[in-house]
Amino acid sequence: MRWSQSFIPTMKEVPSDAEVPSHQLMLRGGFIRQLMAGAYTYLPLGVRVLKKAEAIIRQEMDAAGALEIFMPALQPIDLFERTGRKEAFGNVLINFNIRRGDRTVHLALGPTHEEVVTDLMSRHISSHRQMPLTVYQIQTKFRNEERPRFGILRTSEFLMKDAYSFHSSLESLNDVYQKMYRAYCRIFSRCGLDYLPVEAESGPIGGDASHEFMIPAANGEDRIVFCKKTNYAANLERAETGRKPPVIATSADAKPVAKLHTPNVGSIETVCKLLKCKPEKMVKTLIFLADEKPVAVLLRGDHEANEGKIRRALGVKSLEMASPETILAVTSAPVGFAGPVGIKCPIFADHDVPLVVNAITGANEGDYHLANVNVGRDYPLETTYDLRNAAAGDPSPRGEGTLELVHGIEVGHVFKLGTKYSTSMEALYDDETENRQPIIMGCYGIGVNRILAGLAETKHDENGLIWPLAVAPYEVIISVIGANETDTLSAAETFYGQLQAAGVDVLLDDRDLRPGVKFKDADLIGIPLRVNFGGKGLKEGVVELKWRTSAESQRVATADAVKTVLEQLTARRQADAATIPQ
RNA sequence: CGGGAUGUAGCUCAGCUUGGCUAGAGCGCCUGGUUUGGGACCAGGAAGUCGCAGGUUCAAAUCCUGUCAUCCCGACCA
Repeated sequence: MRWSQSFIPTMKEVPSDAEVPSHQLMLRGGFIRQLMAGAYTYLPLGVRVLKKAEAIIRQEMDAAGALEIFMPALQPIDLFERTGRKEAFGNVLINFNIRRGDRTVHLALGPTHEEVVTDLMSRHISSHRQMPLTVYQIQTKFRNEERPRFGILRTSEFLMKDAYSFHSSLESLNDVYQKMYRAYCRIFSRCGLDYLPVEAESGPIGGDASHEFMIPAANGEDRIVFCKKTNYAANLERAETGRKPPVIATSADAKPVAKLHTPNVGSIETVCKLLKCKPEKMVKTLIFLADEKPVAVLLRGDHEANEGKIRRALGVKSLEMASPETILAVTSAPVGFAGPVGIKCPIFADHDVPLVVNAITGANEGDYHLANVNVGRDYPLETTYDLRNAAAGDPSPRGEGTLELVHGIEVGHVFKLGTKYSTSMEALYDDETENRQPIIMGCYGIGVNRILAGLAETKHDENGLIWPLAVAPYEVIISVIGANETDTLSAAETFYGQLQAAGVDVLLDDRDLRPGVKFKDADLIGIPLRVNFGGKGLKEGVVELKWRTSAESQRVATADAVKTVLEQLTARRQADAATIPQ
């Protein structure tokens, strides 16, 4: 492609609406343009990267035995009513009525395709002999995001590769799950992403039934913990800690309890400000309704409650924050002044709570807090639990090492669904004993746009984007210096034609601009290998090769240029391939 | 949905507090010339219903009310 014939609108200045690097650089490099909040047009460069990522996904999915299909984005609403997900999705599900003759048809735009694919397979599969079967598609999904964010990262309309597998046994599901997991590792690795598979909330099946593939990035929306030493990695909701219940005893340093007047000061933050203390000196008391009964959950002031852990620790089905009325009944105080001392409900404390000596807590009385509260003396406690989100510095659950906390971009998710959809949609098969059984399912998603966002977010420098060779919009850019000289330009065109003939994705910057502008643009759009063609080099019979990732350029005799470029591209591809897991 | 910010030329922004000539600058764009190895220079030019609607006023980009849009923080996110 010749730059002069293409549509690559680069920008020198940073658009004011873009905050995060990936958004700024993709805008500045002419990869995307915004239509409205959460909807972007992909310009030629953006489309090329998307297509390359898609091609990698297709290759790996095909190799893993999945079959490509293509399902409608338009779906009848009753499918979602049957699985209860119309309710579950709520406002996120884009749905509307249309007129068809004298009828009204209620449609949804697919936020995902479990219902459609289960419906499809329920009609097709009748015997265990027809399984396992895995299908996938790459298709646009629609979700009415309450808050689209960070450019391309969180949009209302996005490209997703979604795969679904169908099984007559858990062993078969586990087998395909492993194949998909491996395919995902290969896909993200081939795309040049530094990814981290993390344990995620596993839903109905439990165990290791769900993994998310995360790109550690400062602007990621998810939080993940990992341990370098033991390779433990999990998302924050799921992450265990290696903490143990401490010895519960009143400290020898316990001071007498003091009652402090804290008018209208009910949050940890404001109490700390008023009393000039740190949140870790406080114990916060959260009142929940666990299976309809009020309980108090104690956490150190700077920690975050984890409702999943609390639910499991208490062995209850439902858990919700208590209403102000319940809090008043249990604590005799309005919201913000709850404490363990004298509270009228069972207490469950996190492991770190008994370790806070002379803690500050609510006084169970409006506008008052207590100082120097100590376990044993002031409130009873038999044991402690892991009730909070993991934090940086916690011990790894695998016995050694400590956890680190980083932000991440979720680019993929593999999930053992079980029979959730097959049961509600009556997708049944006959097993070996002629009994009807619900089909066991797995689902596996990849956010294709997020591969671009993740790369742009993590692979750039002050000059612009740095695409890995495998997904770069073009592998090579020829920056013609002195493109207004006919001889130079025609020599460059010959070189360009030779690279094209050799199967290289090459962009010819034939614009009649000053060299500086062209170099800046080439760096901005992040083409891996640049060839400076013309100028002083050409007079001496050489061209310059410069990799985007290296500071120096190499001078190569013009006659050897094609051969050298091909050799270096091959070498780079091989080096990249060496890092891909089997 | 709660909190905060912004809307003036394709892009970045000034002007608004204290209303008053024909609404400005830089970049980009067009014409001509000089330049040509990391976002050149000179001269000339085109380009804006000041987000939209209503109000106050002799007079509104500027003040008031409403509304829409975008961004950020939070809540939400199979």
